[in-house]
Amino acid sequence: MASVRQIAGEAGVSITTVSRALNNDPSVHPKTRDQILAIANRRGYAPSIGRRVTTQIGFVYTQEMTLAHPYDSAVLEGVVRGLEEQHFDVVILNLQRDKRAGESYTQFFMRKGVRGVVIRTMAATRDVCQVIADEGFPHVVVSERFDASTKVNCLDCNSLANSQSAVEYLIALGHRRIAFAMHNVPDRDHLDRFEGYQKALNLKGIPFDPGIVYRQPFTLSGGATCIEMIASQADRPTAVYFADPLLGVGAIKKAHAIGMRIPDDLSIVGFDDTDMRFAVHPTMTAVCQDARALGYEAALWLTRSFSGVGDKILRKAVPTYFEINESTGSVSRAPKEGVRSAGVMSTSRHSRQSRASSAS
Amino acid sequence: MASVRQIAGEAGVSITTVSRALNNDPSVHPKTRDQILAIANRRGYAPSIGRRVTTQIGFVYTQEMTLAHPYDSAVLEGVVRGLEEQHFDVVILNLQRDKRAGESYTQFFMRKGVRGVVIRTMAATRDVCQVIADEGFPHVVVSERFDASTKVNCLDCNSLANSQSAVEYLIALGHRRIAFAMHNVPDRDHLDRFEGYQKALNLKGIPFDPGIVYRQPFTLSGGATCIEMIASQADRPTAVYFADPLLGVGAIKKAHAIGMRIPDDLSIVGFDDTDMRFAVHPTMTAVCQDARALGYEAALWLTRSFSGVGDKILRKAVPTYFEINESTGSVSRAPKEGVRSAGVMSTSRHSRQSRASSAS
DNA sequence: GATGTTGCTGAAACAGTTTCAGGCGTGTTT
DNA sequence: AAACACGCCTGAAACTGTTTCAGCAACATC
Repeated sequence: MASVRQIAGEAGVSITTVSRALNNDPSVHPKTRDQILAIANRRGYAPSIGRRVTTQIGFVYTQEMTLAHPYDSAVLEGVVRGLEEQHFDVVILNLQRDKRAGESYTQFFMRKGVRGVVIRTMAATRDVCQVIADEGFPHVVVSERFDASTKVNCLDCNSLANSQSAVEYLIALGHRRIAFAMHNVPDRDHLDRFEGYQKALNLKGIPFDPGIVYRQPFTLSGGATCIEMIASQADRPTAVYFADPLLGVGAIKKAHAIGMRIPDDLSIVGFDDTDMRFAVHPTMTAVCQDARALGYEAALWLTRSFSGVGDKILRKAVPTYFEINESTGSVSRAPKEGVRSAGVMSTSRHSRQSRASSAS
Repeated sequence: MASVRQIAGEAGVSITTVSRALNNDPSVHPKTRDQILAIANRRGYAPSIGRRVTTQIGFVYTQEMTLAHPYDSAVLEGVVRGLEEQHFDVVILNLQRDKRAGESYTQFFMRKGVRGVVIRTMAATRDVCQVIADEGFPHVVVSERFDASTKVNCLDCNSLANSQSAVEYLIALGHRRIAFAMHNVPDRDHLDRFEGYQKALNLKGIPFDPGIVYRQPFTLSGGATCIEMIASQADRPTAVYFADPLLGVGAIKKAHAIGMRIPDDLSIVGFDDTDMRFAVHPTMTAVCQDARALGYEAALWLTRSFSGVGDKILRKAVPTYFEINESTGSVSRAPKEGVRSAGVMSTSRHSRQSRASSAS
């Protein structure tokens, strides 16, 4: 564990200058600063109080805090669980708000006193992860993927294969007009699902129609809007794949409200990070991913990397699985006009519950 | 801002002893330790690194981490938001796991380097809050209430009045047999709702029947179990008040599954901390409380208390409100046998959406 | 040329923690 | 009874990192 004195010795400056460089004091020369930071990262510097070493890990989010979304709270809980086993504490950091202008990420994290970070990012802030990795600060990215050429540590949660399976399943049930709904700011994970969707269509020779790809904010009302758009469409889809949990749940609710029967009038495949699929009726058929396990894994790898155990770069695939529940069924042969006129008249005929799990 | 040296001077010991006392080194004499801790709390000691003062606040939970429950994640998000405005960071602390044996709470928090704590507790760990308050460490308790005789700072989120209104509303709709469902480990907030329920019955001269008070874990399946119990009951209730969001949501889902119509066969009043009531169909009539605002308020009071502004003791009432949505309706005059035999045959007649908001 | 300004740096004084040694009382051994 | 051993408690000193203050060097200004 390098100290400011060791770094100072190696850099040929005083400990004062090292401390200043780590804390982004503007008075230190840029060249000196970069040299010191490089040494600090190379030697794995961790600030300590007296002789006590800090045991904090940052949970970093880059844009708006969205603990309102089940994904984030589940990831955070996993991180907390994984770290408390190793006697680390979690501190929540907001890059947008707290990071000073001109401050490097390493400087920011060291000023906050964290030894490593778990990063929850979005497509728009992808490059931030890249910079952090280049600086050499200990990190794991959840929720984005990076190719092998970079030094970014990430848990690769690819739902492409299962998304493809899900859409193929819909096709096997007789659906031909299958819609897709996703976030309006496409993140990597949503894009995976989109690609899986397109791939399945392609494979089965079903033409891709951009007119039934809906882009909405990932909220309940976003899902409701999708249903409204579907209901008002001339050549109405018989099935939808929602790439986000809240979209799916909001859609099912709206379908109830306007008397559209699930799955008789519309089959719905959703995506689930937690257990939202069980909160609605009918229980949602969904491509599933355990966000809690994701956070847990990320935390564990990070602590292990401190002790030098394991690989240098993390690029592990986290399995998703496709779970068949009650919101999907064979395409109905009944006239579709029934939906709008007679209200809810069907008996509640739901496909039996089964489960198809495949680790990608 | 007291330093270890000042405390050492006042206590007549060395700074070494002060540091040890604050960190619960077993070698320091209990009498000396208590004296030092008392001085530290009285003088508002905050550890600092070098000359930098720490700016961390603990989000403390006492039993199992339950970010899975929307209440907790909403409170946490509020705390984070409130603190980032004041440039404080949030660190997540688990008393059960991290606190060493024989360590006082003040010692624990100082060892962790936090200047204050927001505590999420349960009925079983109520006394912990009491002890922390007696020790004099800066704190705010959310989710429990303490009477005026104690020094505990808490945000008093009393839903009794609105719970009573809710049940009176059910009675006004013609319901006479009204059930109640709550957590099996009664927390203060659940008890408030229970008392409101009883009060309303009492006021309207409806006998209280312990046979229709259900105690379940606050999960989706807990709510489902309630519905099963209701469905199998001889003298079936026509309305229920669920004291927890997940119970209500789970109940509505189960009702759909067994063909019980909401609100035609059963009126449901739920409780909502966030926006779960909008995730289900029909939108749940509920007593509502803004958990995010709760966390936000707690955080703000804590930071203000550091600068000496405001009252010494926090005992503020956070308003709840009763929101009438679609899961409640007049008591049905149709024969109740219809539920089990004919499946879903009714048109979707839901009470119009209206909103009655009253700040308690 | 004298003076002031700016950029950068380091000694020293500050913050808290831990190691090491020692005092003191008590119990045990010789 | 004297000598020794041990546990309890304490403080000086050595360690960690940060901040204040002073100083140097280079450059600009009058």
